[in-house]
Amino acid sequence: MILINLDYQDRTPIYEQIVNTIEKYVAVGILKPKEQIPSIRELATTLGINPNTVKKAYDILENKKVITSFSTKGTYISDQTDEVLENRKKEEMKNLKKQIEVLKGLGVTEQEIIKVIQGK
Amino acid sequence: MILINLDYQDRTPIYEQIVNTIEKYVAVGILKPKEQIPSIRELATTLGINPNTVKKAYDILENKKVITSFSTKGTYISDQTDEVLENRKKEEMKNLKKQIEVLKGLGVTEQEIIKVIQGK
DNA sequence: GTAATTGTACTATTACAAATAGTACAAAAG
DNA sequence: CTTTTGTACTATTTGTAATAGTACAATTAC
Repeated sequence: MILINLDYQDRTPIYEQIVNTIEKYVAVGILKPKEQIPSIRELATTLGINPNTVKKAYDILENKKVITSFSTKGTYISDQTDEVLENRKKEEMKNLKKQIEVLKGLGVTEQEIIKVIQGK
Repeated sequence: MILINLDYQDRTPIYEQIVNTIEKYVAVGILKPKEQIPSIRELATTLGINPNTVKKAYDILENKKVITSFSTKGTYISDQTDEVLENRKKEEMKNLKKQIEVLKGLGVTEQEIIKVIQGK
């Protein structure tokens, strides 16, 4: 059972929230290579949304090579997820750098930023 | 002359991009207290957008006390912008925290993140 | 064999927010 | 008197997300 929390307050589209969640689970290892994930219809029912929305999310994930779908068999996490992980990390590191530039531009010191990272 | 770059690829609404840009300029000091900024119609023309969109942005900025509008006189940066700067920092710190959560979710260690902050 | 489940592929429709278009008014400046 | 300012509406357009509904072929389960 996958746990996906949808936030309807968030501006991020539902299909994208699904993509992000599954990508994250793969990254962390909650979802492992070759593992089966819910069918389009099943996940749609679970989340109380339309199957087409799940389909859209799965299409994107398949395009990113995070998952692979076999007609009549179901949908599975890809064999090889390492590259996916790396690309994702690189993307998010870029975002971090941008955010740090913004903060430094506002006069925030490295010390303060590091405190946040250490959760203090 | 204010320089505002609109990114139509960005999912962020135009009116929000305007809000963010002006807030940032105030925070950094590019726009100073009591300084006049373009009229709604003028900025709309400059940016090639509808005046109503600028009006919406100005309404939000006025609500945040970043600017003050005087009918027939024009629109000005507020007298007191210190609070604005503080609020802005808090917002950006929140964004940083979010981004760090994302990275930790991807299995990135604090060490790696700190390296980025120190520009290594 | 038959029913159910799977991914896939459409079209049509609804819903919502952003953005535009247009008009109008009162007040102040030139 | 004309222009410019902020303000305040309504109506319309546009784009995208999401839903609704139907259909097909292949496979699985019984």
